[in-house]
Amino acid sequence: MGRAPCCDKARVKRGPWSPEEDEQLRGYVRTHGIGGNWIALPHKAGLNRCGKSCRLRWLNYLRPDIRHGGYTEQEDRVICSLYASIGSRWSIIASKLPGRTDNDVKNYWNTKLKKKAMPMPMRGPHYHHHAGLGAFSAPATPSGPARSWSQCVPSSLQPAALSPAASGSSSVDTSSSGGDMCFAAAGMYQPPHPMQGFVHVDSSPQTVLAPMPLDVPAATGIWASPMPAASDVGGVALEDAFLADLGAYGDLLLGGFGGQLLQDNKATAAMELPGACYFPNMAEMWAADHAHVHAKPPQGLCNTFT
DNA sequence: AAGATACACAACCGCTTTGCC
DNA sequence: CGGCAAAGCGGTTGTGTATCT
Repeated sequence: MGRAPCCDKARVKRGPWSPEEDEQLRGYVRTHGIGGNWIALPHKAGLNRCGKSCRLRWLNYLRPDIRHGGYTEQEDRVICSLYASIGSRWSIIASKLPGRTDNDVKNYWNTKLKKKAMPMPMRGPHYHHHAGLGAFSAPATPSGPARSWSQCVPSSLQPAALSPAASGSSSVDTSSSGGDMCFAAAGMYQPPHPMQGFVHVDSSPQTVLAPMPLDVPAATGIWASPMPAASDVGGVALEDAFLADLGAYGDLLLGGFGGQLLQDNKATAAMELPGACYFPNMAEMWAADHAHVHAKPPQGLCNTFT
């Protein structure tokens, strides 16, 4: 069983990159470009490395526009807010932070921000219905003292997003060791599909799903909106409308967290009803859930993210 | 001063998605 | 339309460094 390796591990060098290798890769990409084939690149560049390794090294470290460290408060908020709304979709989160890579953001979250976010108190009326970051809870790793959703949060607050598919082999399994989190609310949960807009009203097997009274799905506008011109805020170019949307949604989720963003950015934007969805194949996911839940999907669902 | 422990980050692994034939 | 290869992605591990005892 198992997947064939992408390269001959016995022949290619592994481990940390030397400055010489970095320069070799950088030089090759500078003169020839990536060429659309990472597998062939190391051979062409004279590198004794796996193509995958070259790609990762370039994307996460050697690219000229990469920034390392020095995260601003605003970037922290963006990460926290997005993590709260979409979970560990690091590539998406990183795409909202110019110069940051998914790996970098992920590491930053796991090593610093997560701890920083944990003690955040719950505040604001929204938390009664949609707890935010303050609802971070103890690790729920399979190896550790596992804490289920129901252990972390009253059943009345548990989102229905944990569909059979999502709670099974899906990568959005909140009990994964990497997640290390107990998402104690709909907004905190990594939503695999638009069902995040619903909350359990009962934990019985015949669970009834009640639409959230607030326009939580409006957060989809964050992603659905065309990318506006970037503004430079605190040295970090972030899109005005994006921040506005994030601010509005972040406020909902984080009890004012996003509001600070708004203050920072002085940007305003009306919350939009979802004209599209965040995630790929959401229509299918919705359809899958629709079999279990007798509720109509939001209008305008698409099945692509961008 | 030395060993143990914690932390940060680079890199790897393997699954999923995408594009091409 | 199915199969395959490559790219993308998120979780996990490995390693170097800092701090503590």
